[in-house]
Amino acid sequence: MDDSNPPSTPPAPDAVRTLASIAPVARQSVVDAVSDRLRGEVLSGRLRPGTRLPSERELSLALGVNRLTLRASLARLEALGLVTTRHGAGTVVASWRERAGLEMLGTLVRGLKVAEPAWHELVRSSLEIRRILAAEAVALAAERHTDEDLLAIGACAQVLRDHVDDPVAFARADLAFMRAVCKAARNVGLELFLNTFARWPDEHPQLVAALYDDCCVSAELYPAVMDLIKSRNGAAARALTRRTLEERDEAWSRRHPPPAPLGVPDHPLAKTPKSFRERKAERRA
Amino acid sequence: MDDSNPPSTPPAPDAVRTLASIAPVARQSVVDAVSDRLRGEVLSGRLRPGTRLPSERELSLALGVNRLTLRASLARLEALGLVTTRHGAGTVVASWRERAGLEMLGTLVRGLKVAEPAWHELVRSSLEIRRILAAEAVALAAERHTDEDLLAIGACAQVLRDHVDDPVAFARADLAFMRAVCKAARNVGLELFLNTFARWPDEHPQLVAALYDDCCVSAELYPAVMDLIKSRNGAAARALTRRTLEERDEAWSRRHPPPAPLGVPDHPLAKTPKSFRERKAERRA
DNA sequence: GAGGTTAACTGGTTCAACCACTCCAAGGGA
DNA sequence: TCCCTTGGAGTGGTTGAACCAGTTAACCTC
Repeated sequence: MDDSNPPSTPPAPDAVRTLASIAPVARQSVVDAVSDRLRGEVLSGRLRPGTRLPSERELSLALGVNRLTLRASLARLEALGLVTTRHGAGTVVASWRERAGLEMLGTLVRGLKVAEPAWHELVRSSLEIRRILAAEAVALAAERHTDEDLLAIGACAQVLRDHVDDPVAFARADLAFMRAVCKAARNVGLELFLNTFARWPDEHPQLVAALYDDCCVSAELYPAVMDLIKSRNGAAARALTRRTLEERDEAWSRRHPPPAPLGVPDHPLAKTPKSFRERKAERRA
Repeated sequence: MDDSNPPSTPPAPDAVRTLASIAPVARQSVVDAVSDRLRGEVLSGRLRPGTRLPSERELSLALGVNRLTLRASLARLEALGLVTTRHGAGTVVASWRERAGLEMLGTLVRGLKVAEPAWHELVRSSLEIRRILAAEAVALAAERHTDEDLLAIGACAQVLRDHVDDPVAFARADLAFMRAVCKAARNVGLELFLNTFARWPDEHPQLVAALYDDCCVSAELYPAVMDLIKSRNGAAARALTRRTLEERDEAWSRRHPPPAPLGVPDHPLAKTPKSFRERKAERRA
């Protein structure tokens, strides 16, 4: 997994505004490094579900970090549903397909190389999920929105036009638009559902840039969506939104054609970043 | 928030199978206790978004735990999207509506009292989300399933008939059925989506018992769902599944009528039918 | 062999100390 | 006066060692 980690740090201070697109250097805490490493081992399949990890004392020694630091990493992995820990018994690798949440989808995509077959498979899944969320949110919003909701949605649509040149910025605006729609849908679950994607521009900018590469075209869809909401016809809004987005996603697939279909036995997630503190670990040994 | 925490410990050893529904006593680690406490403060609104928490040193002193223990709790809350921490700057309460994931839905429901207006609101959201997931999974499964998928789905449907007397056990079987459908749908995102609900029987048994109180009736729906999948007509499967589940959920709402809408603070004759396993739930508490 | 005991694991918690980062106000320069 | 540098105080991050608590399995007794 190539972890060219996104900043996730606060925006740059205003002093350096002169240089247009300067980004803060990616810093990674020890806990981040260890949990990224272990996460990669699990998601790549090198650590199979059911495998018992070495004891915390052993593993921390092998990784060259303090046991408490390792514990923090393992706690993070457990929160993601990648391992399960039992007092006195040990830590075992869980089956992420059966335990992890939707937020793992972005992480999975990032772990793959662009244009690999598995990458297309996962991106297709992501597009389908996004489509489902959008269609349902628009349908429920059509049935339940108030005039205030329409104003909020309209304001978000206005912002969208200012970002047709930058896919990541457009993605943020699109997500803000969707948030307004979800609020109009009067369903907390939909908002929480959306939150999973709302983190993507920060955490997976490359993926978002690929997904929103047609922003100048799809920007024209939003007025139509607003009309659907105004119509107060939930079923029609659902059907039309679905069909429109299906067309958009098919166009995306045509722009990003999958590589040679089969033959290559190759399996996902080739490489680990590895070697953060390995020198330190070796020094001890 | 009343945290009558579910066990979440491994299933009871087979030695005690004689006593039918014995459950392991609920044990809670210090980290669990602290994070549950803080989570309640955030979700209840007593700690508002933007509020800066006291420093770790102060807070750990106030709570009577070690700073490292508190740190583990805060890390858990950060993974849930309830707080954000910045090195050197402090920890502030985040807006869970804009940060938390779908897994927070169950926690939110559990934090409310049954039959409260807000409780009905959240359960309605949960039912809608479940409906969306089911309709899409069935539709995609209809388009993409193989013969092996049908066998697996049929096996799960068989198991469902054995649990029409216990809502929680029925819920587990229903989720296993849905997992088989999601696998047939060839969409990893749907599986991850489902995982959010798959944890509910363990983490929120009371909520699950309420949602699946009609299991003996809805058990009859599964053969129809299988026929829809076999039809290989995705659009029709989606529409029919949606309509069927809408009817089921409306029946649920009739069985669990919301309390007096407004004006009347509370009046005695409201009374909900309910009370299946409440004795069991009370015994645990 | 069945049952209970014990010892060697495992993870959970605490302590004290130090490192790294952020913030802001006091100070010095223009 | 204004700007900017520069501390220092306070924040979270990491470490080491020690001990508590739960699990497991080998072992011993009967």
